[in-house]
Amino acid sequence: MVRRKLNAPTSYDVARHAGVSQAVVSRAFQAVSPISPDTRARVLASAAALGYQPNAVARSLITKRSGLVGVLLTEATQRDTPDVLILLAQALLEQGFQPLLFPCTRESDGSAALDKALSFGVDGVVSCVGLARGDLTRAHLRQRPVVLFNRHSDDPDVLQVACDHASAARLLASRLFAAGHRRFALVTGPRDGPVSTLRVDNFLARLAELGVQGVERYEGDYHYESGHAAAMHLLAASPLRSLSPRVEVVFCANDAMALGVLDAARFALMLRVPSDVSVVGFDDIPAGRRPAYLLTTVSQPFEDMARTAAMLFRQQLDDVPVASPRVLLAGTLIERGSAQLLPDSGAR
Amino acid sequence: MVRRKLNAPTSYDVARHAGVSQAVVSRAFQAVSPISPDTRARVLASAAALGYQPNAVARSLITKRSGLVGVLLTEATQRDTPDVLILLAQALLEQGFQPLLFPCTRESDGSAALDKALSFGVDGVVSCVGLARGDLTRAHLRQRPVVLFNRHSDDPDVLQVACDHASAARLLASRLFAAGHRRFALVTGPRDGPVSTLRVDNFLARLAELGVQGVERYEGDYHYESGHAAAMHLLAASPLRSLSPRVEVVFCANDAMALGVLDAARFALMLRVPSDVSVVGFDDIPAGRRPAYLLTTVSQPFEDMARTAAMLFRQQLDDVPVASPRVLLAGTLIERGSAQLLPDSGAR
DNA sequence: CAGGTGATTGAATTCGAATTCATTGATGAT
DNA sequence: ATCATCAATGAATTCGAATTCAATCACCTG
Repeated sequence: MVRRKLNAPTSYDVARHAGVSQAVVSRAFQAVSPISPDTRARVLASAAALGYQPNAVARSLITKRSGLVGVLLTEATQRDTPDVLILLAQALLEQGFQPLLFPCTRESDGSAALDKALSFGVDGVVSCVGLARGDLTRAHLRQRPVVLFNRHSDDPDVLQVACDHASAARLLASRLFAAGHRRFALVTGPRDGPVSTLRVDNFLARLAELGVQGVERYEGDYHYESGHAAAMHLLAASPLRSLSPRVEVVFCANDAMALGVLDAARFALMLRVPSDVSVVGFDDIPAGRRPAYLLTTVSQPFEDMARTAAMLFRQQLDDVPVASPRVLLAGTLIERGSAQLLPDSGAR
Repeated sequence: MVRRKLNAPTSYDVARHAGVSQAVVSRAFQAVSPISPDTRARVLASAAALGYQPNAVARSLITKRSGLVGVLLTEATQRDTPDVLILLAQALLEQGFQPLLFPCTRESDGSAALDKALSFGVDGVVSCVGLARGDLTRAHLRQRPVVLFNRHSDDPDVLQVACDHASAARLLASRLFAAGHRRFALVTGPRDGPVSTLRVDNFLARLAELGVQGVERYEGDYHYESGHAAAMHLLAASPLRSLSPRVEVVFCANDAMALGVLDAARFALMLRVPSDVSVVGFDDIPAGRRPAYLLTTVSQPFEDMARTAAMLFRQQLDDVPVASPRVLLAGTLIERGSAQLLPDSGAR
């Protein structure tokens, strides 16, 4: 038996089968539309019999809505915070959007990815990579909302959802200072990393307010290995280094590096944590929760952030006025065993 | 100044600007097409001037090719092996496809997700969730290739790429046996988990061949906590248990549970690893690589698998005959410190 | 220089569903 | 019974790019 129709059935096929016009078939699939209940029932029955589903491509050509949302992200996002993508995807799905992925190799690929997304007819974009002002206006001209996720823009028209890295970093600094620590070291992300900068600069700023100077920095790359290397550099008892008092706290711009620092401290340098040195990270990755690490860190409220991003997107697309285009959600300080902390008594 | 044109420029706009017909604009954007070099240059210049990009939606309506590939996956995939998605996405991208995400809550949602994907006009699907035979034929009737990723189907027409879990599990069993171990315990995934079954059954089968009987099983859920619980159950020195010789090896269906077992053994039960008990996992998650764990495990060749999947997909879509529809790629046994192993001398 | 060849071009059609607009039929008011 | 009103329907058009097919033109060949 030869299967003749390789193509999916169209609305015309259903129309013929149900004895109505194509227009009626189209109407049967809309929530509100001028069609009698029993005609609709008959059409839907025919559709089911033929295995018909409206062709989303044809539909979006005329409605200018595809139900697609471009999700721009870098490998780094996916590697360091793998939860983000799946939570974003689910949140978008709940709002009725299908996430179309645009992996970017570098942070600077965002612009090209945005254009590509636009050409695919996305209804808008949620971006975990930074975008230039020009990109944003380009999207807005076509009425395509953009939501920046953990990325900042000074354009007041752009929706932004982010973890309040700044406050969390400041709090961490305060609490560590309150515990009596005075010798701090930093392991940063790559220069110009937008998130690393927020965390590091605010940590430093708060320390400066508290009168702490001379904080050593080591530039890492967000990977475990660079944390390990950083610790060997910052904590090793080199002859030169032994003149100055030893570092008491290592603040890392993310957890992966913090684990590297922890392991180097314990296994290579034979230091005890936290009695010899306190280590704190940022992100709350699963490994840090294990008894083997018990890393003190800051957890980003990704689920809230994702849901908020999807909701903002929906509202913007539906022209619902949004309360605030810029939403900062507080991170949670997770106190485990890797650092000596005291409650913050200092102001701000 | 009022911006009048909110819509993206169309091929007609470019045609007018360049003084040619719409057909010529279309041709200018195809690799091979009857058009003179300088006309093409002129058209492309106009396009650039207007910021025109071909509308992928309209294009795919007529060409029946969207450049979209549906990627079906479960939360579990994303949680346990976060690399998979980004590697798949990149591999697809290299083949010129844009990954459209279909997160499934349960393994059984695959069918619905497939239909949704088809209605979005995907060129095909790469599925990390199991699909029923009916689903697959439905896709094939529309000439939409399906590649199963780490999932099995007995349909010989379906492309499949998977890690050779079976062989790896057997090898692990052989090597552990060769080291002199005779008392084994298992921590499995949820009943009927397609991957867990492959790993567990083959591990057991090899042990049975070697004459090992009476292997205790504990059903976990792939999470760290269930590994921890499993260890407390399997390894605790209960009065009842102390009559039988102690378990020497715990084989876990994935790494997350293996880490739970490790931590429970070391921190709760005060056992030494690997001298008191050997622990092996499966997946090679980053945490297992750290000095704090040094988990012996099997690494899946995800990069190869992803690339192979994307290539098979491309070939199938282009009607290039594929060498073999079913590709099994060998996992790599990663020997770290958590298990006593010896080279396998036994056959097979 | 007529007829042929091949390369470019443009007009018209196509894809599939949504939508506009005119039409039909039924219902209600007077 | 007559006209207005409203609900339901269908014919025709639309979205934007690709493609078919016929037309045009330059360039050869004999």
